[in-house]
Parts: sequence; C-alpha cells; structure tokens
Amino acid sequence: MEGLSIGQLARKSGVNVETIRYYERRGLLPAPPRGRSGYRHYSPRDIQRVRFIKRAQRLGFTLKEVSELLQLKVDPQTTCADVRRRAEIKMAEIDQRILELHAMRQALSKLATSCPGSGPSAECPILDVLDSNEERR
Amino acid sequence: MEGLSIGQLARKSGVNVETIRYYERRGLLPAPPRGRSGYRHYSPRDIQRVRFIKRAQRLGFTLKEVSELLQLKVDPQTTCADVRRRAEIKMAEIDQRILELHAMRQALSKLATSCPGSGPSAECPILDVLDSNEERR
DNA sequence: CTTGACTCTGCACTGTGCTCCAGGGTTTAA
DNA sequence: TTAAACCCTGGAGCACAGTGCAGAGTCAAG
Repeated sequence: MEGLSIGQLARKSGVNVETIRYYERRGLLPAPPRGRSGYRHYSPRDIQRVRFIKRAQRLGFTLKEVSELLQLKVDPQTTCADVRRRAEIKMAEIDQRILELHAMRQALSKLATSCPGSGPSAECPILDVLDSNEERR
Repeated sequence: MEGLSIGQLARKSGVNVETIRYYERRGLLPAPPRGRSGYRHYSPRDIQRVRFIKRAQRLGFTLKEVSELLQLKVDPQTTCADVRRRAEIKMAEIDQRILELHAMRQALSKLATSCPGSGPSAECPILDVLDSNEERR
C-alpha cells in the first residue's frame, strides 16, 4: 500500500473523512494521486497539513486566511520578494493577536488575584478589568 | 435622552443593529431598560462589552466561550473561589493560543528571512517550516 | 467468493453567527 | 404636521465550515 487512504489520513489528523474532501474542494489540500480504483492516496505530509489547518482555525483564522498562508508556499508564479511581503503582513496580524491575548490574559490574572478566594463574586468585576484594555484604544 | 439608542450603540461599537439584538437573545448582552415607547436604552459600558465580544471572537473564541468569560462577572451565585478557578482555566487556554501563535510567527519569520528577496518562490517551503512545530508534538 | 469495511460522487442538510425584511409604531427636524 | 430617520417583533435568509446520506464500486480476510 503506497501512502494513506482518506480514512487513515482522517484518523491520523483528527478530522472527519468528509472534511478532507471538503478541504480538497476548497483548495486547502492538493488533489492527491489516485489508484486505478479511483481511491485517493495521501502522503504523511498531508497529516501535517491538515493539522496545520485545524490549528490555524483554532487561532481565529478563517479557511480563506489559512489558504492565504498556504499560498505562500504553493504558488510558483510569485517571487520571493512577494512571498516575503505577504509573510510580513501575516506576521503583523499575528503580533496583533498576541498582544490582544496578552491583554486578555492580564485582565483575567488581575481578576483572579483580586478575588479573595471565597464569598460571593459580586465584587469580581471582570468586565471592568477587561474594559480597561480598550478604554485607551 | 438618557443613554444610547440601539443604533448609537451599534455605530459606536462597530456592529450592526441586528447584531446587538442577537447578542441580547443569546444572553451576551443584558436586556437593557426600555423607555415608554419600548425603545432600548444602553449605557456607555455596553459599548465596551460589545467591543470585548468582537475582540474575543477575532481571537478564536466562540460566542459560547465569550459567554463563559462574561459569566465570570455576572453570576452572583458563584463564589470568588469558583470565579478564580474558571479564570485560571481560561488563562491556560489563552497561554496555549499565545504559544501556538508564537510558533506560527516564528515559522513565518524564518520563511521571510530565508527568502533571498527576488526570483521564483519554489524554494520557499512554508509548510516545511510550519510543520516543524508539530513534528515534535 | 462472500461479507464487512472501506471508498467514490453528488447533493442535501446542519449549526453558528449573523443579516435582512415586513409591517407596524415613534421621534425629530423642517 | 409631515417626512425622514429611527425603533419594535417575528421570522426568513445567508455565508461559512462542515456533516450525512444514497447508490454505486473496491478491497481484504476468512
């Protein structure tokens, strides 16, 4: 058996078989080679790719954005300068997200430590804390 | 005029009027007081709240998760110890996201610097780089 | 050589998070 | 006092990201 079947890829990357085919339709996964039976044959690299997609999604990227990230690789028409430019745009987006997550984490941390540890939570004003980050936007 | 109309809140927080009403139905925004005409009256705090929701969404939290974050505040039944426990769970989630974003950023950075700056991008293997982060998972 | 697990295509369906009416009432500026 | 611009409820519709068939073919173990 050369490579993985669609079912094996799905199990190893933790998604549904239909999701794999959906990603292929969306252009997120390249159409793999087929056996004479018409079955798809995947390489182990495809596991990484599917996992990458799921991870990027958890981080708030849409499939369209994930696609843009992946285009950085697959498009042979573009120059390295262009790839670099787009990578830098994506990095700026990521930096922004990291900053916002840090702010949110700090607000939660402040909330947790300002809580005495027992008693009612009426005086645990999470939004007051969280708000303070956008007050000075 | 006491407070903001739904339209003013929508404009100031950068969302659609229908979105405000939708959030109310979902329990993400408390039902505001109404005038005798039945119009909703919002406070400036609600602007912060809506912005917080949108921000958390951009960071990959679902409305259900945002709701959980907001519950840290509004539920007066729970003790501070409980609030603290849940805040710490959310912080761990956030830390995980920050780590993953850092890994992604680093991969992009490596890609950008390994690009000579001109010529075709065939040798710009973003996935090779990105994959390396999950290779040793 | 059959049985059960798997795969194929194509299309219909679902859940989330909005977004847009219809058909009314209200407020405000001219 | 009337027109424009808002607001109300209830319900339909939409885009995205899947998920689930039906009806057919394929493969592997016993």
